[in-house]
Amino acid sequence: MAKVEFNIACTLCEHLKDSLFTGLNPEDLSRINNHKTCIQYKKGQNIFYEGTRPTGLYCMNGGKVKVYKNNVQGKEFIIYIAKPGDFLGYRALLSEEFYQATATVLEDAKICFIPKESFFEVLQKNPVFMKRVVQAVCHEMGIMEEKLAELAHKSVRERLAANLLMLKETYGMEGEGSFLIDLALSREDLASIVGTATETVIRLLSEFKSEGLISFEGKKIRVLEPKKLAKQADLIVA
Amino acid sequence: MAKVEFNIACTLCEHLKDSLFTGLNPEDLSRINNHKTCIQYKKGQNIFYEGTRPTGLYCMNGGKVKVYKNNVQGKEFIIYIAKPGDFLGYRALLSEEFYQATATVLEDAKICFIPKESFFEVLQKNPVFMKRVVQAVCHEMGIMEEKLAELAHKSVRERLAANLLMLKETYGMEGEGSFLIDLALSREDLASIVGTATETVIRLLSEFKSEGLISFEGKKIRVLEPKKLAKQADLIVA
DNA sequence: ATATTATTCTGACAAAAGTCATCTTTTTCG
DNA sequence: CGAAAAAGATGACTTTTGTCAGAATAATAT
Repeated sequence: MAKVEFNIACTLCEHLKDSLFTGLNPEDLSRINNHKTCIQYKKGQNIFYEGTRPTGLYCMNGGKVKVYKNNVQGKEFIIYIAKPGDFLGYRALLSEEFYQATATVLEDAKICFIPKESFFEVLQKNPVFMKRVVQAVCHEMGIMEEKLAELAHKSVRERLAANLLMLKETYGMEGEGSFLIDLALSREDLASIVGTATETVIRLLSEFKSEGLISFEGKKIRVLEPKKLAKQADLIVA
Repeated sequence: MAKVEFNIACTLCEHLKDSLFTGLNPEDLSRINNHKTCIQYKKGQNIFYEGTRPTGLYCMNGGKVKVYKNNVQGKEFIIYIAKPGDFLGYRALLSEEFYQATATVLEDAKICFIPKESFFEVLQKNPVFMKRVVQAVCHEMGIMEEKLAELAHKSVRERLAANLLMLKETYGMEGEGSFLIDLALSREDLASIVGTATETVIRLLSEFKSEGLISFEGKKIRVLEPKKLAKQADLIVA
């Protein structure tokens, strides 16, 4: 598959305000802008692979990407779903290690690649930016700690409910008092987010549906009762 | 319980070489040193609590501390066990959030407290130090990602084996071709590390013991067959 | 449009792990 | 030291969840 390039100035990027580059001074932003390469990816294409060495940073301009690990039995665990404005692959870049995860396009994406050197240059010249990056990384880490504890002690039902609510927070589009999760996720992907088997997700989703908590809209899920779903996520109904 | 202070110059700290402060220039190190407060804690005492605001950084000079989250049902999940040389509570400090976990002393500890201001001053003045901190945080994050995937798809038996090996790497003392895990962990704590019930840990440990993989030495565990344990953990044996 | 493939769904069953109860052994502390 | 509390151990039982097999539906490609 040939790589399709596109170009958009960072200053004109509609997702600049959502990204860590926001507030960067014009000089630094133009340094990033002048060295970046922007590529359009189709669903199913890979951005980077576990075990390879990062050579730069990816910045999402459009689409959705899943970042996941594969275990020995080939089972996927999705660590993160990136949306426009998000950085991709910064963890391994900053720790100077190999990628520990693979990134694959879920919905056709536009992604800009910023070479390591340019990114590090701005990072080192600009303490305010550096601080913002550190803050973001540490925030992410807090989310991971939360997920760890959740995975350790919550049932699959609770985790599914919690994850649907998280997806609603990030990808939810409000309408008629409910929220459509604007993400074309397969049941398999959802299982890889929750950390369970596909069949279990299917069964629980239809339970939630028959309980009136969610509904299906094509491949997407609509959250009808966030509060009731939250109750499912927090409590063990004994 | 009265707080017992102690004092030791950072330059003379035997764990300096293991800590992120290693290689710091004398000026910066003395800034840290001049503002720190060092306290001795007894087993069971708390260093900080989930939900409170960090006011500085803790640097371990002796002992062992568990960092954990409590869930709704009161079940603990241990995120990290800190040893001399480790920083404690830097995540929340750097992300400027509340603590998301509680820190409790496992083995009598000596811990130095560095006020937020002093730490941030050195961090901002010293880009090399900043880079080292970022690198460490991102490395930690990689470990968490690993743990997440493990928790999601491995059995309790595999996770227990993997965690025993990890503890062996960090706290193992070699002798007679085997490794004593130098950590007085209760079965309950071990269960909180693995993310399972205490009874399950007890049963699996005695299985491992009868299979000749480990032995008990007082409250401590000796790893007799790391390679066989690695096979149990479904890890690639190097 | 139709064949092919992938995804979703359902049922039956087995295995893993949690819970509860009880007992024994250690540890702690007055 | 000895009583009380905590930790460790074991058995019986239940619940949850994973696995396998097969059918129905949807998506994709030729």
